[in-house]
Amino acid sequence: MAQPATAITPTRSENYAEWYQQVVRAADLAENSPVRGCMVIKPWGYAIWEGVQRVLDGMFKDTGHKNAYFPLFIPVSFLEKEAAHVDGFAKECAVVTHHRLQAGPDGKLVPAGELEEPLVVRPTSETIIGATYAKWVQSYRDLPLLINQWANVVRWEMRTRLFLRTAEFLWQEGHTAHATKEEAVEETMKMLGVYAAFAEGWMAMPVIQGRKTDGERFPGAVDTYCIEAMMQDRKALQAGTSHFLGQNFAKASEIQVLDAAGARQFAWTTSWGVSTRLVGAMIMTHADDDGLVLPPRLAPAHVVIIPVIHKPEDADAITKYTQELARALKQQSFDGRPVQVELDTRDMRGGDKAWNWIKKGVPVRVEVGPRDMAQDSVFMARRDRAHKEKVAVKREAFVAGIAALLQEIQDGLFARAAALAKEHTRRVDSKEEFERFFTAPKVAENEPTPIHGGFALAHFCGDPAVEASVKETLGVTVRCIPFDGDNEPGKCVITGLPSKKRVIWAKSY
RNA sequence: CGGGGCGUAGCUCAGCUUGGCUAGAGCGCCUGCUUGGGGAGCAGGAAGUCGUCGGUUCAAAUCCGGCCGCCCCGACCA
Repeated sequence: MAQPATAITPTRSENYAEWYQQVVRAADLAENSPVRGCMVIKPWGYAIWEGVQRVLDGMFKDTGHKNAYFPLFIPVSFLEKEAAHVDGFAKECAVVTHHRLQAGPDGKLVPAGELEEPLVVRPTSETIIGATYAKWVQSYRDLPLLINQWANVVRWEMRTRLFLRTAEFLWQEGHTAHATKEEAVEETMKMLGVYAAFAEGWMAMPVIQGRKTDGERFPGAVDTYCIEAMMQDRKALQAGTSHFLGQNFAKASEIQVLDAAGARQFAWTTSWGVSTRLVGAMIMTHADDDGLVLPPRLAPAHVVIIPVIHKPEDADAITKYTQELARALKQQSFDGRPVQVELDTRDMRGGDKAWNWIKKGVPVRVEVGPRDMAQDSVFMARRDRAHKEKVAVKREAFVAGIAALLQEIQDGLFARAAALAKEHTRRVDSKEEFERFFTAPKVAENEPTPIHGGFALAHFCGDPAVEASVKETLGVTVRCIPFDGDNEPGKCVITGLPSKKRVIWAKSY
């Protein structure tokens, strides 16, 4: 049967949203579950998440944090303690009201044993961790408390998309308590920096660090900081957040210590998190019309070896040759770990196998047949280049150069993503230009909206009502007030009122 | 929660308007042969209580009603 020109249909330019779903499916990352809004993360997708966990966990430990675990269930009364927090999360909480099932009249199971106080399935853990911290600290000498937990959380979303927004998702949430405001602010910034380093260094995803506007701030936080990345459809994706919570939660949960002078003081707290959404971010940053493209530092497999065996009499020799190749590659190290090798001996046609791994995004693919073996070489293709572009490489040189090659691919992916972001980030100084920038070309009613827009660097007066109205009319919000960039004052692109600094406007996920 | 659409084989769907043989196709799956540096060809095969409950009828995938579920567009969101 004739195959389409690309492994994924539709392509990014034809229908970006549908393309995304097809990539997730083709790479076998995840699928929808019997439970509405929840996903099943399949082994290949989970392996990517494990890579994220491995690296970040190491970074958290290096910055002095310890892991712990807090309950999935949170008493409703805990959530009520912080007013802004309630407003932010109440409408998307799953609530547990019963603790038992019993047979109903028609044989079906019905809830019984109503709880005196309903429990919510954690949408985030500030309140329950705050209540625990209150017991743990008495003296300023007990601070700082630097804890992280890897967990699942539930936010009852109406519309979901695999990895990007699901009712249940996996994440880590760091929760720290400090004796002084300065220390807590420093922690908030430090962890934002960790996220930025991870996003850029491992995911090969350029990010902008900045502060959220009042309208976009985490419910209950004093300040929310974030890393924002541009996806290939030029929409922004918030890839990580770090919150300076001030004393809001300390007051709500009574996290108090005696200071050196013997006076009672509320602690200063922070929280910070990234989620399985990062997998979606990685897809939308690097994947192409043939499927997933993995940055080597997070790829579950770096190299896949596909033996090409046509005649049975070649089988033994090629099997031995590829096994030996796999062993030699595994002895090489990349990024401080052994090179991860997949030897694909499945009983499948060669073409099917090759496309299988292309769609899964493995950085380097080698085919080894009798001809290669005879020349003591391998036939190599890299995922960041066209799939037809294959070259014969001497085996020894290939093995010796694998780490450098993987690093080159890693760097190339970052450069490509950075170039895209740069190309579609522009200064906008008039309302007309602003509207033009964010208005999609007209298409027929059932057609998907063409890719357009990007990041607009424009002045903003800071009025939340203005931001809300822009969101209403154009679907555009302030993604962040970036740390970088010049500080020349100007006039708000919408109202003309004075503005201290340009902010980043964009459509977002 | 508002507006629209859809539930038929593992997947994508046709059939329904105008009720009637044993409910179909493509892909996938299994077997065999032919192929063989790219997602193959031929032949054969397995696989569906037509979402569910009820109604109309001699007869329901098809008509009517309730329920359940899913998708898309809004509102909300990491």
